[in-house]
Amino acid sequence: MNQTLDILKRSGLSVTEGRREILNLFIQSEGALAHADIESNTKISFDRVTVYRTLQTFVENGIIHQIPTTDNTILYALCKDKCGSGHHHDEHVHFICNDCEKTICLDDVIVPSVKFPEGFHPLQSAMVVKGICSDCIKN
Amino acid sequence: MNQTLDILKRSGLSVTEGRREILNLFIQSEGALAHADIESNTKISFDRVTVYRTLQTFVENGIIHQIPTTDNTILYALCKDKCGSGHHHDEHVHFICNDCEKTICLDDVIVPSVKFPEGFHPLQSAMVVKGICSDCIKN
DNA sequence: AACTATTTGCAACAATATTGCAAATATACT
DNA sequence: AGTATATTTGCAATATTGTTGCAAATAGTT
Ligand SMILES: [Mn+2]
Ligand SMILES: [Mn+2]
Ligand SMILES: [Zn+2]
Ligand SMILES: [Zn+2]
Repeated sequence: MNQTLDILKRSGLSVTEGRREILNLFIQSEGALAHADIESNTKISFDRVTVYRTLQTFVENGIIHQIPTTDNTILYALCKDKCGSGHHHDEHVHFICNDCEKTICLDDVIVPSVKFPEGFHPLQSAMVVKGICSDCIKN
Repeated sequence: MNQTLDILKRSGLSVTEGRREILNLFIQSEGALAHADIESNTKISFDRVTVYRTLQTFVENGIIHQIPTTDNTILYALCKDKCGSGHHHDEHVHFICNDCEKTICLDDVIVPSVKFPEGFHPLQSAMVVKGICSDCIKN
């Protein structure tokens, strides 16, 4: 049984063409994807609404996670850890390359914990770093 | 000379009613502001377009900085350090309260540096933490 | 194969963002 | 203070992005 099917079944989601293709896109893709990337990169064209709903479903089921940006988009990337419904625990650093514009999950770079002032109770942390990625530094 | 005027002049920006009022809003406001907050909280109502352009100008001149989010909004907050044109250096942690929904600049909590894999050259880091803020923890 | 629960596409709508251009305003200069 | 010049603003038109209800289509179940 292939990976795509595997992931969908494990989450108890019914297997549809849209979910299969979108999930595949994430599996094959190196970097994170925005809604717009998905719309333009799927062979079969799905309705925009389906893409929105599929992404939402995947996030809710711990299949993909969101990456915050400062440009009115949300990026999504495959969860590699064993995230479940509502339980995301991929607190890794995300790297945005200024050159190739790719956003990469640095799965092995854990977001460090910091000391907060009295009274602040942190629950989830996100860290996004901009710079030059390892591919682009060569050129 | 008041603070608002001071900031605008120091950046070499011409002083207009829109810029004065929007900058004032930032100075008075506790937390970060989204575009929508600005539209609804300014007494005199400016065109949406003016708000967009004003925010952009302020960011470019190091008057305000952006805070990434995962909900298709960009938050903006006053720069407290001496940022200039294109040179932002407010690498502090941002705290989003799940309760009161405010986003607070923790100016004294510096984003820690992390060790990146070979070839990755970080330039700017952002860290956003969700949780319960010091005001809300009391209730 | 038939039944049921879920998902999809469509349509309509709402919200958000971008651009060109002429009118209004701010600053610089005399 | 008055005029010239540079900058900013509002408007209109357009584009992009996101949401909702509902009927048709499809997937899982028996
Ligand atoms: Mn990631
Ligand atoms: Mn800040
Ligand atoms: Zn790169
Ligand atoms: Zn709070």
